[in-house]
Amino acid sequence: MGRKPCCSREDINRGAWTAEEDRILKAYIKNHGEGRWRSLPKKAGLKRCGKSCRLRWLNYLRPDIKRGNITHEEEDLIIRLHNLLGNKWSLIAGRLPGRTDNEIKNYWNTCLRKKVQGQHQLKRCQPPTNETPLLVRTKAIRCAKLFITPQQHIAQNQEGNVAIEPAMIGEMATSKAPNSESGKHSSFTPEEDTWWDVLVGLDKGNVSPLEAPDFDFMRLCGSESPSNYYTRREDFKRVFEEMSDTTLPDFELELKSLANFLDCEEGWLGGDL
DNA sequence: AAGAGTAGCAACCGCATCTTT
DNA sequence: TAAAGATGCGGTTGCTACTCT
Repeated sequence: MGRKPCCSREDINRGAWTAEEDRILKAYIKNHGEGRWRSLPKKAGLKRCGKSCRLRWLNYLRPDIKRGNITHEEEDLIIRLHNLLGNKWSLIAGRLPGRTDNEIKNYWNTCLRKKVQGQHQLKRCQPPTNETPLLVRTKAIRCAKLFITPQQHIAQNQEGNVAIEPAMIGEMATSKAPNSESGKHSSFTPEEDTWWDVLVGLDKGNVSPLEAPDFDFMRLCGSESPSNYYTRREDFKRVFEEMSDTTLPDFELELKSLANFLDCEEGWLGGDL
């Protein structure tokens, strides 16, 4: 549905922000918090549109913005995450604390794209045959955990059922719109399985949460159906249960885990970037 | 010294999605 | 349930500083 652009007024400032405008915006947000961007400029006394204020805050004024050059480790991670996620700058930025999606997008467009161009595309291939199912699943768990922030982690209710948000496993849940009766796939068939159905099943508590991380791994491998990888669930459950005994690792550690994980997977998840 | 070309980055814009009424 | 409003995202633009000739 269409709507008028929010910045159509003639009497608003455009272009670079002045130090005074920054000061006013920072002071207002400090007192009133983020949000309500559309009404913020008027209340704060700024001749800017709400979108401009939001962008300025998120990309520049936020106190947790990390200044300085992108480190080699960050660059490496950006490349790998971009290979996994594509131009999902906000998702990539979410894995780089203190960095904004705009900054990463700019960095990619100016520096990294050329670097990566001409090199091999991400290979979507099967795990090597010398991998035991147990090892494959252990890696899958590590990978899936990375995409589940501590805040999003599985929350169990009193009955032991699991509430799971689609965002918990990246964006894979949105790869297919919900168009089926929820929870009908407590067992999977190659013809019927979809990521959405699987997640709906999880949401309804019809599928064990222990299975969830496996699905992200399967997505990364380009699998059309979870069933193809779903033959050794007992092994997988056991490994996941063991790992679940420990608390979620530090966020930075998770990032390094992904990097190490992908480093180990030369030729599998597209290690030759 | 000056003009052209280029790189880097902040900011804008349009659209999609989510939320509210 | 539909419409309107609010927010978020990704592509693009345009300004500035720097380098080259």
